[in-house]
Order: sequence, then structure tokens, then C-alpha cells
Amino acid sequence: MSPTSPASDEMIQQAIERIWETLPSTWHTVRGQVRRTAVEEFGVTLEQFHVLRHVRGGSATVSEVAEAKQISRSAVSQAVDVLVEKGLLTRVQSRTDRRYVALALTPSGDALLNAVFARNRAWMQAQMAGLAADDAEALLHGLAVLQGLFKNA
Amino acid sequence: MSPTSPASDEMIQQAIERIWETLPSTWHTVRGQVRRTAVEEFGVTLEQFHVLRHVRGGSATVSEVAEAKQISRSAVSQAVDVLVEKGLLTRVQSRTDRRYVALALTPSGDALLNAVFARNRAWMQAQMAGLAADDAEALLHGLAVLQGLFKNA
DNA sequence: CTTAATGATTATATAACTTAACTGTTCCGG
DNA sequence: CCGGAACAGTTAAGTTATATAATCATTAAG
Repeated sequence: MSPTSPASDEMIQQAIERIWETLPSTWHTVRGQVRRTAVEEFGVTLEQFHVLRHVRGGSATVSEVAEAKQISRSAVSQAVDVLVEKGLLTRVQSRTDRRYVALALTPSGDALLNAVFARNRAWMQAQMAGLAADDAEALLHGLAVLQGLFKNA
Repeated sequence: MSPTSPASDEMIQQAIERIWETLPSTWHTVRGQVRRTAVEEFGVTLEQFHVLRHVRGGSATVSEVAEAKQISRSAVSQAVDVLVEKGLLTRVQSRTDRRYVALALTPSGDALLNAVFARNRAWMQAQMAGLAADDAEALLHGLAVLQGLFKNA
């Protein structure tokens, strides 16, 4: 098999520029939709929502969420306070090592995540109505590349 | 010319999922790099940096920045206070309509933006080292599609 | 055992917002 | 014209999300 040719410097510069043109505004928009739904319909802030999202995404302790979100453990601990208070998250001390506190979604926390995501998916689907098949293909491929680039950075 | 076929529902679902897998973490990573540079090397917070960025991007008044960032005018006004204090931004009352205050980067504000972006470009280039030409192509195309989707939302 | 390391929490401070109230300016209908 | 509505911006006061530092409880290591 022939080795794939590397991208030119020029092309890489173009890609960087395009990333800056696209990511901040796009993520800001998507995030804004989630924020509105989360706040107005479910009474949780976007930050609280993201903590729940990380817990469901596999972060099972305060430290893991902090690591994933790149914020301090104490910030997470405080956010968890609120979420436990709201009945969306549980804290359970590990029996094998009692320093650890396992975080888990309550049924209503899980339902909240599902509901917010459902709303968001519907909204995104509306944005994507009429998307051409080849553009959708390009989107999938491009995002896969993007994901690979900054995964370990 | 033949009409392009629309993307299937399934494909759209896949795209939505991929967006959620990619955007938050990628933007978080890129943003983190900018934050470190801005804070550690230039003494401005990420939020202040983004205000400067919007001013250079064409938002010339408090209201325009607020609109672009989707935050309140008062929040921008307060951020501008700090940036003026730091000598990165100027406020100049319009002579034709004195309600308006034109925001403009000072030379050092402009230099700061350039420097932070230069650092970021270098870092991103490093991340993208060895990127294959066809992957770069896919990235450009995919991001263009993404940008189009949420531009007016 | 004692000390060090670890996970989590608490206390306290700060930055970045919000809403509400206010200032100054312009526009507009009478 | 002039008096009020609309508008751009600021100021005041309160909230939220974060940080750092100190502390507690637990486990690991010498």
C-alpha cells in the first residue's frame, strides 16, 4: 500500500483557521440550546448538566469528574452537593476503600439527561433538515478526523 | 443538474452523536490551551480574551459584543472596564450619536491577540503534525458543513 | 506505629455573570 | 419645539462557578 501523503503546511494553516471560525460559534450555539432547555425546563444549570453528563460518561468519582472537566476536586464536590440536594445524583462511599465516594445518577438524574438530550437532538435534527447525503458524509468524516487530532492533547 | 439526495435519518442521528462526541471535548481542549497561554503568559482571563477577539472580529460596541457573546450588556460593560484598565481596549464616544461608545483594540491589545493566536497556531500545528492530506481535506469540508448548519441558529 | 499519601470536603475569596435601577442621548408625535 | 418613548451604556447588588488553602478520614509504606 502506498503511504498517504502528508498535508501541506498551507492546508494545515487553513484547517486551523477553519477550526477557529467554526468551533467557538458552533459549540456556543449548541450549548446555548442545551442551556436554555436545562435551565428553563429542568431547573439545572449548564454546569450541573455537564457534571451529570460526565458521570453518565463513565466518571464515577469526584476526582474523575474533576480530571475530565479539568477543574478542581473541590469545585466538583460543591457541584455534587447541589445535584445530590436536587435528587439527581447519589454519593456512596466505597466499602473497599472508604476514601472513595462513588457517584451515580438517580433515576430522575438519568431521566433529566435523557430529556435534555432528546430536546437537543430534536433541535439539531431541525437544523440539519435538508442536509445533503454527501455533506452529511463529509461532516462525519471531518469530525472523526478532528476528534482524532485533539484526543490526547 | 441532478438534485443531491438528502441524508437519511439514520445518518443524521449518527452525525448528531458524533457532534456530541467531538465538539465538547475538542473545544474544551483547544480552549484550555488558549486559557493557559492567555492567563499564564499575558495575564488576561479567557473571557477577557474572547471579548478582545469579538472586537477584532467586528463587534464595535458593547451591544454588539453582548449580542455576539449572548450575554448581557452590563456584563460586557464590566469586562470592558477591566480591559480598558489593562490598556488593551479603548472606549470612544461616537460624535454622531453620543449614546454609542466605539470599542477598539489598542496596539497592545492587538499584539496580545496576535501573540495568543500565534501560540495557539503553533500548538495546533504540532497536534496536526503528520496529518494526511486527504484527512485534512475531509476536515476542511466537514467543518464547512458544520459551520453552515448552525450559523443561523 | 508513625508518617506520608490520597480522596473528599469545608472555608473563604474572586471572577463572571445576572437583573434592576439609573444616566445620558436621540427620535418622534402632538 | 417639547415631552415622552426608545436606546446605549453604566452602576449596584446578588448569584454561581470556580480557585486555593486548610482539614478530615482513610489507606499505604517505612
